[in-house]
Amino acid sequence: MLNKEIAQQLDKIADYLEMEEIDYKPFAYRRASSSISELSEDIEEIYEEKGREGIEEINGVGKNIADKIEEFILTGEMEYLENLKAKFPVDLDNLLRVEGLGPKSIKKLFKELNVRNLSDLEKATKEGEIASLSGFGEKTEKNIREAIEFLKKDEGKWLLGEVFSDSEAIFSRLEKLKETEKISFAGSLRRKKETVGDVDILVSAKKAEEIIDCFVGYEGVLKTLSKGETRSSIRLKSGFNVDLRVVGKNSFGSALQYFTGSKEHNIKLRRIANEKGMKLNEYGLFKDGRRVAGREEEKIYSLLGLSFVPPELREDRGEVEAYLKGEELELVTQKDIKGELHMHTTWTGGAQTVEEMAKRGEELGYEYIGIADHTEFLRIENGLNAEDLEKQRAEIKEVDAMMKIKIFQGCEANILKDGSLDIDDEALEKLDYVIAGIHSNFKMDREEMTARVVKAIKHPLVKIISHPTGRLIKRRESLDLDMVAIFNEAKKAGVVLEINSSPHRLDLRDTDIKRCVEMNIPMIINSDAHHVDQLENISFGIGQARRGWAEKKNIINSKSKEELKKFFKSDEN
DNA sequence: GCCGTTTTCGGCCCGACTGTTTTCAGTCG
Repeated sequence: MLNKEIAQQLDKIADYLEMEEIDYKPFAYRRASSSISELSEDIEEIYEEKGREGIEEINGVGKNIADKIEEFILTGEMEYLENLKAKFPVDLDNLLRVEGLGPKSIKKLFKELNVRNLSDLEKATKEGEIASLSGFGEKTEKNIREAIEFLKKDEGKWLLGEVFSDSEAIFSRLEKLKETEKISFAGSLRRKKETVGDVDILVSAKKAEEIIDCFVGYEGVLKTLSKGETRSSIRLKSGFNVDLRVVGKNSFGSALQYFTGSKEHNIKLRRIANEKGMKLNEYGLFKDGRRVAGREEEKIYSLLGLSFVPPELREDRGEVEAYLKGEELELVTQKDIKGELHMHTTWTGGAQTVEEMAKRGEELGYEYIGIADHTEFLRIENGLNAEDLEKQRAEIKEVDAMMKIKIFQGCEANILKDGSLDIDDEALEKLDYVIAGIHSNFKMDREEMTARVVKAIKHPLVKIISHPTGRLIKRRESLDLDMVAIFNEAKKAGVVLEINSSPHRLDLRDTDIKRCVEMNIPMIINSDAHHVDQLENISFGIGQARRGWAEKKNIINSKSKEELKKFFKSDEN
């Protein structure tokens, strides 16, 4: 499957062309890139079956881009891109990750100061060279310095969404082998942490050899870092590492417990084992030198006096103490989710129609979905005004009548700088519900920013606040908000806070969710899908909710559509 | 570079914001 790689290459071409200050071509390359990454078919198969014609049928791909795609399929390279790279030998990928830096600035920094990569850039900020460039100044230099610091903090960490597809592919390859008895993810991926350093997979088998051969033979491998008798590490073309460990079935449970972590959680467990005169390690739980548990994780926990602690809780945030007391949380699961209320369609930034989203919703077994497209302020996303919403309502009504699934109409209104919404109440009153979220002016001081969100919470028509902290993992810090004040106001107003499932957002954060659970503030898990496939991102949000100790009762989209309608009509706020 | 009931050339989603300027370029979504 070369779709992803080809899309990346085309995106890179667009980046370089933007540096060249060429108009419109970058747009064409990006459009082609995006329709290729949204293709469900394998582009190589299209090429094999239909040849060049098949490639040119792809939306946004004409003769020239088709040439480059064909070249890439045949040779693994695009000469055009290689030439562009040679002309501007800069680490564009990483430099573009610096918030506030775009292609034009990068070009200027390269030409004037010979900045080629992040460390050059950092040096230039420290020596004050940037402030003296025309068009740049003190503040820009300071912003760049801070943006680099921010990037560095998360170095080497990967988003769940970034590691997902390769990890699943490797997992299912290994799972199919006849030698594989049991298999599981371990480490931070199993704990559903928002970013992971690498991916850990654990297999139980009598013989490890075939399993390890299969592992290092995965098509996405860039380099085999190590390959031994019971373990192996690989680096993937996508950039992250995967570790595999193979153990006997008598140690599978203890190895899984050990390799799942977290370190802090495990230290506490081992301490408890010691207190009980036992010893816990990756090979088992031992008493008087005899293995008393190891095959099943559950048995280890139960012999230590705890009920089974779900992996998402294992962060030493009080779970050991709670489970020692016999507490057993019924964390929210996929099955509990009856629908969701934040998705976009072709009306604004989405890739699919109302009907297509509804169909996928049905396939996912949902009772209902809610369409929440952007409103007026977001011009780039073609934000809807009152009249557009009327037209959309007619379409939703029509599709709703056709289908089993219930389709609600909401919107995602923008919270403007002063805390007001970007669309009149009159238009909002006609909707089933209103989501409000921040999409602009991310830099305000804490007092102002908090007042801004609080004002939106108090708006009588607002039911849900989307992605409340506004952060983009690894890219943008959270808004400077007094979260306690937000929680208090949300509770008072009966406003629901969103757990946004986009792997880039995962917002609320796990610690915020835990706080909401403690304060009994209702939350909703939404995908914020802009494409039918992204509806399945909800699993990331569920993982996040579980990390925050959320149970079914804390999550409003575990409610039936009737209960939800009541909630829409309630005027607590 | 792509596209097409304004169709084979001329238009391409565009307004707000920031930091730099003194009227605007670059970035963001």
